Amino acid sequence: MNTILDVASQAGVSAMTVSRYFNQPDMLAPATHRKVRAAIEKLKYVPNAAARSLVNGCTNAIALILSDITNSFYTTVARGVEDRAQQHGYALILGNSDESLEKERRYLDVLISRRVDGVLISSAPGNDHHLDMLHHHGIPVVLIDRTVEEIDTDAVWGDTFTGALHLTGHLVEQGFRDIVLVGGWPGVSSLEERQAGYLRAMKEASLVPHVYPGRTSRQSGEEITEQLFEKNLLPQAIIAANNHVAVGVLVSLRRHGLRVPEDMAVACFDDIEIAAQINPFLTVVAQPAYEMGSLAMDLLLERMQGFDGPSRHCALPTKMIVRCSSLAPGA
Amino acid sequence: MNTILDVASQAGVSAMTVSRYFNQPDMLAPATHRKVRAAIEKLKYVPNAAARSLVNGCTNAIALILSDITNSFYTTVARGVEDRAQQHGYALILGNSDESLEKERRYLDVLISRRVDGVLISSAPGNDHHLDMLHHHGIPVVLIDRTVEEIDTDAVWGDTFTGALHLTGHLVEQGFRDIVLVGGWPGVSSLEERQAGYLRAMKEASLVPHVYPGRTSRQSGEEITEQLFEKNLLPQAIIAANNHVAVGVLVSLRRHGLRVPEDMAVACFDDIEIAAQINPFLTVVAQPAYEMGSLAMDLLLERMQGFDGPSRHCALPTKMIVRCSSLAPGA
DNA sequence: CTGAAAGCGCTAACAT
DNA sequence: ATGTTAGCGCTTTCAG
Repeated sequence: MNTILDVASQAGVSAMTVSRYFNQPDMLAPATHRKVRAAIEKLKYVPNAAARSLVNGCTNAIALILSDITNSFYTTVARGVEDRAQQHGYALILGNSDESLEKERRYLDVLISRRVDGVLISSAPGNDHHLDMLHHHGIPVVLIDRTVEEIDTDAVWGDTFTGALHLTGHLVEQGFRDIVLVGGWPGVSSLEERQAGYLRAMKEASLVPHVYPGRTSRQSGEEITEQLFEKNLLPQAIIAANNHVAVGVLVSLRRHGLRVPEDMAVACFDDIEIAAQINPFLTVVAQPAYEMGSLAMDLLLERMQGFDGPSRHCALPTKMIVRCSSLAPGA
Repeated sequence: MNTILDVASQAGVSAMTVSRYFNQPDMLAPATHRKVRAAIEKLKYVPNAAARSLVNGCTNAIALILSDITNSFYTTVARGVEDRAQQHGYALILGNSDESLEKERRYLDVLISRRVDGVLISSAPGNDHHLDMLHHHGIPVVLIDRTVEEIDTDAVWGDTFTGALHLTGHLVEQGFRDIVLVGGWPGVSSLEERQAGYLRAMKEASLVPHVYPGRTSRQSGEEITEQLFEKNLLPQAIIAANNHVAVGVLVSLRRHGLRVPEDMAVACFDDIEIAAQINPFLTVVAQPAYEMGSLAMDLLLERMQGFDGPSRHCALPTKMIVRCSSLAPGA
C-alpha cells in the first residue's frame, strides 16, 4: 500500500506538497500540481483516513443506531440520514440494537473508540446513562423518534400525541365505542405519547380506554390479540402502537376468521407504504420518516460544525391517512 | 480526550502495560491488571481505533453498498450482513448507490481511503473496472445479488433463473398464454437471469415471449404498464422483474379499473413479506435475503482471515410462493 | 512480567 | 511556493 512518501518521491517533491495537493490545491504551482497528480495516478494512491483523523481529530464518520432497520419506518429514516450524510462527506455506520440496552451500550463503546463525529440514535427503553459517555467524549448526539428521560440533547420525533388524538377521534366518529390500544411499551417516549393521546381522546369522548402493553413486534401484536380472543375481550376497534403490531393483529384476526373492517376496525401508527400501494387498506397515522432522518442529520451537522446553543426539540407533524380498515361497518 | 499515556501515568505504569491490558491481559500480573483497570475506569478511557488501525493495519470495518436500502429485499440483506458483522466485531458502513456507477465509484474511493477490511456490494449495471481498485488495494470483495462481468470474485446470489422457470411454468399451467415480462435491465445479472429463465420457459411452452425492459422502480413498472394500455398490448399475465416494479404494475392496473387476478394475473420476483402478512395476495419468487446477507458476510470473513482460494459462487435456492394474484380466473 | 524506543501515515506549525 | 520538524495515539520489537 503506497503512502504519501511514495507519492512524494515519485513526484520528486516533499510529503507536504502531496498533502497540500489534497488539502490546499490552490497553493501549489501549476507545474507541481501536475507532477503530483501524475504520481498519484501512477501509484493509484488514496490517502489513509485513519492517519489523517489521527492528526486532525475528526473521522468524518457518523453513526445511526436504531432498533431494527427491517422496520420500514426506520428504513426510511436511515435513507434520509444517509442521503444527507453522503452529501456532506460523512460515512454512515449502521447498528441495530433490537431494543436491547446491552447491545446499544456495546455499540456506543465501539463508536467512541472509533471517535465518530456524531451519533443519531433511537434509544432502547430505559436509561443507563450510557448516552452520557458520548457527551463525556464530546460526541454530539441527536435523538431520533424517541426522547430519553434526563437526557437533554437535540431530538427529532413525530408528533404522535396529536396523531393519536386524531386517530382515536376518527374511530369515535365512525361510531366505535369500545376502542383499545394494543402494544405500547413503557419507557419508549414515542409509544407513551401515543398512549397519552389515546387516553385523552377517549376521556374527552367519555369512553373507557383499554391499553394492552407489549413489544412493538408483529409477534407481540399477534399474542395480545390472541389473548383478547381467549379472554373474550374483543373490542370494536383496535389501535396498534405501530405498523408491525398492526400486522400481528391482522394475522390473528384473520386466523380467527374475522374480517376487517366488517367485523373489527383496525388502525395503527406508522404507514406501510408499499402495502398501501398494493392495496390501500390500513388506516394509519403516518410520520414523515425521511424528513425525520434528514432533519436529525442537519441538526447533527450543525453540532459537528461547532454550534453550541441550547438543545433543540423538533416534533414533526404526523398525518392521518384514512383507508378502509377503520371504517364503520355500515359506511 | 484521554490517551493511553494518561492512563499509564494515572496507574503508575508504562503505556505498553496499558496496551497489554487490552490486547494480552493474561500477560499482566493481577495487581497490575487491577491498577490499570482502576485508572481506565477513573478516566473513562476508550482506546482510539484510528491510532490502533494505523499501526496494525486493519480497521475492523466493512462496507455494504447497495442500490437502495428502502427496498425490503436489500433491507433484509443488510440485516443479515449487520448481524454477522456485529457478531464478529466489525462495524458496518452503509451506502446507497441508487444504481449509479458514479455514486458507487465515489463510495469506493471513500472506503479505500478508510481502509475498510472488506466490501460487500450489489453493483450498479455496467463495469467501470472501479471494483479493480479494491482488488488493487488488497480489499476483499463479495458480490451480493448480482455478478459483474469480467470480475472474478466471491459472489452470492439467488437462483432466479430457476425461479423464473417455475414462475413462468406456473402461469402457463394456469392457462395463460400471453405472458409478458416487465422490467429487467440489461447489465444487471440478476435481472438478466430472470429474463433468461422466462424466455426459456416460454420457448418450452411454445409461447411467444414479450420483454419490456425498464428500471427496477415502482415508477418504471407503472410507466411500462401505462404504455401497454396505450398501445393496446395488454397480456393475460404480467411478470414483474422485482417487487417494486410489481407495485407499479398493480397501481397502473388499478387506475384503469382492472382487477387482479380476475382481469389480469400478476406475479413478481422478491417477496414483500409485510404486505403478504397483511394480505396474502401477490404471487412471488422469494429469495432468501437474510441468508444472502449473512452468507456473503461469512465469505468475506474468511477472506479477511486470509483465505486465498479460488473465488466461490453461491446461487441460493429461491422459492415460489403462489398466492392469489396469479390464479386463473376460473380457479 | 514490564518498559523504552521506534514507527504506522499523515498534517500543523514553522522555516526557507 | 515548498520543505523540515515534530507529534497525533497506539503497538511492535527488543531489552531488561
